[in-house]
Amino acid sequence: MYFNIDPRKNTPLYEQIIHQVKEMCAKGILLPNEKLPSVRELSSQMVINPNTVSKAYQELERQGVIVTIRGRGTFISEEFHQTYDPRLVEKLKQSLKQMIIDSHYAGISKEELTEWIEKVYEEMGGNSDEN
Amino acid sequence: MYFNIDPRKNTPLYEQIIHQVKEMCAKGILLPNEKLPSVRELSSQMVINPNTVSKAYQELERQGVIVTIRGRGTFISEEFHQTYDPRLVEKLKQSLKQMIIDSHYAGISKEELTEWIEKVYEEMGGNSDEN
DNA sequence: TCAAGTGTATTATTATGTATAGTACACTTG
DNA sequence: CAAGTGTACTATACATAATAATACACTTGA
Repeated sequence: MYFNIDPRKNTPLYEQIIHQVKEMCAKGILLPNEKLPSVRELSSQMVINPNTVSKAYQELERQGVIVTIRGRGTFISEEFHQTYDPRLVEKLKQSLKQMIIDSHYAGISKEELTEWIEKVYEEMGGNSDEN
Repeated sequence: MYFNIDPRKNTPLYEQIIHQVKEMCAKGILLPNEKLPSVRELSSQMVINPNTVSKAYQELERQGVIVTIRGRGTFISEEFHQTYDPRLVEKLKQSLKQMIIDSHYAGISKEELTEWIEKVYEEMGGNSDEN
């Protein structure tokens, strides 16, 4: 279980945890029903506050990525859980648009961007419904 | 000059202004040497603090998108200004990866995502160096 | 010349989100 | 029953965002 968080980044620690868990699930590094480190264990590993880890886990459970069982621990959900939220979709569209524009200003061509996307999907493999 | 900002969004107001200006430039809605609303004018239009607009303009100038002239006003830069910053590129890659994963969890297929991207580039037209 | 309109700088204040600290509770396992 | 789970709660510290109120330097045009 290799988490890599950076307090210097502008993105909050709890969001970094959320992102990494979802990424590892999407890539098949974390498998369904697999146990995650406990709140206290992960917090001491990362040298951050347990409350921060707890906040991340609670949001991950809200999104259906993980399942927590009192007294036992937290586990990756048995099945991949998609959420069709129109507002979320709209947010994603906006983020994508902004990212393309920023890339444009950074001198990144459409072709380069497309390559990046291909690589990400390759890393995710065919894991469309295996977690 | 139609700006559309939303105080309820989690993204800061000054960032929303930055995004919109860059988007309008990329789409050719704002043209080189075109004058932007003054700090006081835009702030009263948006019913926000002049300092917030000023902050956005200063960042836009730092990025080379606009040029400000004391006593005259702020204008869109004469030439399109790309900045090759390796750190920025890395940030964009990370953002893209995260956005793809979030899209995956939102039930958006690779094909849909590709369509979105195509649309954004269509809206930007062939404006690779016309601002 | 001078009033009005530019961007800019400064200081203070408020609100919000993030993270930490410490404690306590309910539950499960061995 | 002890140890390990997640959870809840209050308090505190800190950084950022936004506002408020002034003041300054500059340009333009009447």
